[in-house]
Amino acid sequence: MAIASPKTRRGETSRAAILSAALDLFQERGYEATTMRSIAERTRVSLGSSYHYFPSKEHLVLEFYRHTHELHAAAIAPLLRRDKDLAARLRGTMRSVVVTCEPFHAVAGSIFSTVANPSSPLNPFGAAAKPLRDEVVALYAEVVRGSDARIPADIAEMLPLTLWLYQMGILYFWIFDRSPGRLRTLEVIDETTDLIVRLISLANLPLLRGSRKRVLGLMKSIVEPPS
Amino acid sequence: MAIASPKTRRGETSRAAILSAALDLFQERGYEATTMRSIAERTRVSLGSSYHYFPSKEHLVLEFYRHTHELHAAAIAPLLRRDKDLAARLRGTMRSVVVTCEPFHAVAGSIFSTVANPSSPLNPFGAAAKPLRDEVVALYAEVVRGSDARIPADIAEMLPLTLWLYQMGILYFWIFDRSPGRLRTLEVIDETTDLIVRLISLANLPLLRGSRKRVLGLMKSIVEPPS
DNA sequence: GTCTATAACCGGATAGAC
DNA sequence: GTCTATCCGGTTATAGAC
Repeated sequence: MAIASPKTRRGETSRAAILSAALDLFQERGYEATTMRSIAERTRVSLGSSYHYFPSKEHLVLEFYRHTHELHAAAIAPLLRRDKDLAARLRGTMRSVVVTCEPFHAVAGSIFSTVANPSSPLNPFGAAAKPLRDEVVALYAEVVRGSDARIPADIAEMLPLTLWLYQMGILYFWIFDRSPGRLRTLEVIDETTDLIVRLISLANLPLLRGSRKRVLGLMKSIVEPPS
Repeated sequence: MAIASPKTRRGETSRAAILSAALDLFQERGYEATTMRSIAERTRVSLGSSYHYFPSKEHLVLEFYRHTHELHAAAIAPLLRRDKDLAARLRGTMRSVVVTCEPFHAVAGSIFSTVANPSSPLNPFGAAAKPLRDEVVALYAEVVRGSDARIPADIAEMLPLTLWLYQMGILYFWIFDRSPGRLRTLEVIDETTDLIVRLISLANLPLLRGSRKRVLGLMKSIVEPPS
């Protein structure tokens, strides 16, 4: 099920070569147009050998996903050190997501749908994706934690996971975005990050207390299944 | 691109037979396990003939979609005539969605992901799905319109589309739901429909006016692209 | 012009020898 | 760990039947 880790030096090399060829080809031709045969050919390895390292084409996508996550984390590190304003941190982080992913815009659609399949081992909500999911959620935890915003504990608890989900929503919007420079997505990001920060500050209103408790309770029950 | 409509009596019959076999097999074996060859075989038609009526396996899914929508619309008709309370109408409608779709729970996952692909002709946000999407949105417009709730015009305008989106969210949750009798989904429906109605009534608070205007403006700009 | 059928093609995946 | 040969299923080309 999981991706095999090579046991020998030679295996290490082959695995890296296959992965690198795959990432290149995904960008050059898109996901569907990249055949396992073409990946093997460029790596100068047989088709069967590719399957020794990656049990399916989908598993190459998971690595692809990790690749962009690492680019993203590196890109926003300076911002997270520098800026303490929550709205600015959130806006900068989200803008950086779409900038980082821009080279893969054409591929993103098919990858998204591949990954959306609940029976896919790569489904973001599933077990196989947990390590990476945890990393991304941790990144959003850092976005929140490093800010000077005073956030009620019950909200702070659910916020990172919520922002991870929000990021997926933005990415789905971005996939459809045909505007020049992906300007519409950037506008939506500016507007929604502002609204999120505003909503957090409003959540302390006495009139909203009840709904807030219910929303957070619901989220918690979803994240931690009673079973 | 679009599904060919048969020109002759005989074609009519073949098309209906293929569709019916496909719907049966999807339920019996799931989407992936149902091969185009098995559909053709059960219909006692050649593989090539199936492709005369349905340009791809995905196009059979669109019909599947329409089928469940019609079941759903019929199921909630009495409720919509009888009950005027918005929360009750919404709750009843959503509960009925998952009840109607229950026989297809096992298939739903792969269908969802097929359809989530932005480059799929069947993507719910795309052009090919527009007729069906409009029907579903109209159904939610009726849920709202037939209620005795007094809803500000700007909210009422965006509400049907929002509820359609909300329905998709609930269905995605339902796909993952392994609880007996799909009880957790029903709980989430009860809780969220209540919250939605509450949120609508809160939206008139002076303190929320600003955010409400911004949220609705954002939604509108997304639905009606400036291009 | 409308339907049906047969025979391929293509690409993801697997079996099993070395 | 690497290979070749093969399977399997969605899709297409194309020729004939009504």
